[in-house]
Amino acid sequence: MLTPNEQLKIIAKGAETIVNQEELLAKLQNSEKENRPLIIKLGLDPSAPDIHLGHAVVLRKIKQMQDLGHRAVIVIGDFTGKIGDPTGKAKGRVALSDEAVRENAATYCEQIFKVLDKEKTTVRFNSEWLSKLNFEDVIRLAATTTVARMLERDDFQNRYKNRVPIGIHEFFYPLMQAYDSVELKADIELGGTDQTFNVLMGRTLQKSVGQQEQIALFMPILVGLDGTEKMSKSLGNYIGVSESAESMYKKVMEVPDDKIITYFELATDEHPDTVAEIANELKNGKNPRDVKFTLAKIITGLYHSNEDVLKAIEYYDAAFSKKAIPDDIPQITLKSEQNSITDIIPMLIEDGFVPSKSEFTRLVKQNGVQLNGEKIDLSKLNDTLNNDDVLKIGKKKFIKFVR
RNA sequence: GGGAGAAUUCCCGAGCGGCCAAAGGGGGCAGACUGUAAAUCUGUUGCAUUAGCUUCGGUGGUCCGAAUCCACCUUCUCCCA
Repeated sequence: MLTPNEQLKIIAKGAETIVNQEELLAKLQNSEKENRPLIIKLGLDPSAPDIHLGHAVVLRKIKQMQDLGHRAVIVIGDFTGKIGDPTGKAKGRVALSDEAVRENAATYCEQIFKVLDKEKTTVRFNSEWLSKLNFEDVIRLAATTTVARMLERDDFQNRYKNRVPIGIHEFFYPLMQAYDSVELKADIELGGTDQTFNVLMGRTLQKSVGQQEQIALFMPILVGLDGTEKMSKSLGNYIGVSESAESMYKKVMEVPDDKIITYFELATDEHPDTVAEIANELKNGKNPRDVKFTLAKIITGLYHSNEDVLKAIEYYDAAFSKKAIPDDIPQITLKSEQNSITDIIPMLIEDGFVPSKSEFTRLVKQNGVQLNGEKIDLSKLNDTLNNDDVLKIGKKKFIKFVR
């Protein structure tokens, strides 16, 4: 087992903030002395069913700590989720039934354990204890803080200033999350920087009931493939942990050059010293593309077998580096009355290759459609299609025709 | 409880009753370029493309004609108590 100082180094890798380092070191020393693993808490909202590398940042960090011998407790926020957060666009979110929550949680866990060590993880639902509180308990809970303190939170402050409504119940979110920490006697709570307020509230509450305060460990928000916005499903700039090796590898290659090291820090388990070395090589003029090849291989390897990674690399080389036509493209069997491209347009629309006929025409006009590697114009649309003809629509869509 | 305002195409956001399928920006898509990208430049971005057709919260109405005017409804927001 590593010394507390060595552990600290690994835990601190990529972390945005730790509140605070000395306390953490003390906890690690205690843990070693008493031979007692630390309890690492992570709260998850059951409404986001698809886990991507952005979510995985905290999960990876927990995994790293599990490898150091500590224990993770995942809190599924079923109670919190049932109330429904009015922020954002999803208005009037339907309260999930108990069954739906369990179901979601199951698929959730499946994905979580692509990263975490199952043996060293406990999954809990916070309704277990939150649903038992009565109104008096709730008032007491509320009495531990003030409106002014609530409004310190950036999110609330901005909304208040901009006159965006804040529901009273939203004030309870941090409190409920804090209560989870008390219930679990958490030693460390992980979270993205957006969780700063909530996690710190856990410290406050633990202190007020005489518990040792948890360490707050904040991981930066992983920037998405566009290099500016945070990784999120709705922005489409994400890499899902359940994606195929091919897709994952390709997407990692789309990471902007100046975010390569960030990804090494947040999306891999590489040792801090290794990352520093790579950063140094980049600085000394190593081709970022080659570094990214390494990155893509490592990240893909975290979620897929060696064999699949090798296949993905081959696929990538063929399809993108050499711009060849990939060999596993969808095939469409032509019916006898379908002779030309014009004839199959309705089918292309139906199968989602192109949203409308207008769009298709537009693409042709813009030289975005190729038949067997040659650009076609509107006059070619009525030419006869042959067996094995390959149509390329836009950059990414290929279709092979079979008679 | 009382009063005021808002709702526009994927998003934000313009829009004297005719010249509005609707400015501008963002995003998307395509082309050029490239080290995969990014950045940049160009084009494009309701459907059909000859006319034409369906859009501007909903339902009715005024008018030769409505995103633009009127009525009611729905939803959202703000202010006062």
